[in-house]
Amino acid sequence: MKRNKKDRQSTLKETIEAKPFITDDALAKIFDVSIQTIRLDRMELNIPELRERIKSVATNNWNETVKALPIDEVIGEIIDLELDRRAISILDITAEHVFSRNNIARGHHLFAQANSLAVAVINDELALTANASIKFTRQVVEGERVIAKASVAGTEKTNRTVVEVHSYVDNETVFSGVFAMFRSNQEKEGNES
Amino acid sequence: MKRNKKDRQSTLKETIEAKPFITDDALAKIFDVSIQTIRLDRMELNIPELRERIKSVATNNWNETVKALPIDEVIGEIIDLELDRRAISILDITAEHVFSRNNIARGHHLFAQANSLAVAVINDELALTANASIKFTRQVVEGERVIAKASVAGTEKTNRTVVEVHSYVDNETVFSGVFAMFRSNQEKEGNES
DNA sequence: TAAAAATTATGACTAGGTACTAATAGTAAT
DNA sequence: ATTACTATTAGTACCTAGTCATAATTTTTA
Repeated sequence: MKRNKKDRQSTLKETIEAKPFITDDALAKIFDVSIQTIRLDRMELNIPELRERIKSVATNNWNETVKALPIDEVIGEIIDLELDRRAISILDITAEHVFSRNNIARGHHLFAQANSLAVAVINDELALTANASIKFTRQVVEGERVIAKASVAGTEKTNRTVVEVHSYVDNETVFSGVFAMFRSNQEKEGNES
Repeated sequence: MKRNKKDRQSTLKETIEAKPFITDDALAKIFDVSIQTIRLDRMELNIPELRERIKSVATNNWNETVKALPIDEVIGEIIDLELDRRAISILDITAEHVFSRNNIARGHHLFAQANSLAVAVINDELALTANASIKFTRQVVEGERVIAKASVAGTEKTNRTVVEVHSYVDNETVFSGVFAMFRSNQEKEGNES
């Protein structure tokens, strides 16, 4: 089944991620295109050749000793902040954020970035996430820079503030979430210690 | 370091076992013999060529992780796991997990525990979170032990598996979430023409 | 319809081999 | 000394799964 380029490329990516031991030739047959098209696709998607993929699978598990990866302060860097209105942060995805097997960023890092941004945008000493509805729209891989933009959508009846966060890589949405934040004081009055 | 054949071959075997990513060329230089000698040696010792060695390292580890994620990629400690059915993990909240101001655990740690448990319970080589709906029902403070219980709720139309996770402190619910997990290994064939 | 994008084709080259043949060097036995 | 044998080295053709560059063709879009 011939599909368009974008469609094919995203499926291709998934196919290779799911089955990294497949050759270009086999892929060409699956997608019913020439082997050159597959290679162009790989080039555009920055997917290395078969042998490199095999090698990376092998080496990743080879250094199994160096894997602990704690999640201390994986919040990203806040580069813009207007309290109770909006905030922006950047998180560069590095090796410590991804699954060793496929280089895809683990969901909780994207969540952590968004969630901590939602906390930061609240002009209050005590802001906690009450609940959230989130969506991972596209996988993020090592080397990509995730830009999270939070905007305060409004306040619910109870002392909850709703914050919408959208995260992008190259203007493409990778994550979005709506966070209902619990806050102790309303608005900007509370500044006791 | 020229030695006799037997000596060289046993050392060769050890060398390759210790460092399977070495080429015949490099081995020839190490043992100060020709590349053909190395190849004869490999043949006699039934040692496959470099690429096959790499591949076998890769597939070995791949198979290890087919059934479940490596435990150290899970946030919290998994104490019970029945693939595609349920899983339980424990996370002790320490100083590194809390806001310094109020000792309340940061949301993303609870999320990370639940999310990685949802990934681990999936009986697939590649499981990713597609979206999630989560709720923080009670604050967790330093010193408390969070027990997360995941149960596979079922599979949606597309290759998504729904996992419900409830986290408790002393039988009190502190977090709950429904995770829609994307899984790769559904063998979607039939892409003809 | 012309321009742009996507695809396919082609050739030259590479790494890291296999498989095979042949030549050479050293040693041991007769 | 000749023969037999082992170990080593050399060289060729071929293989897979690619890269890189260029060009031609097809398809899509403005």
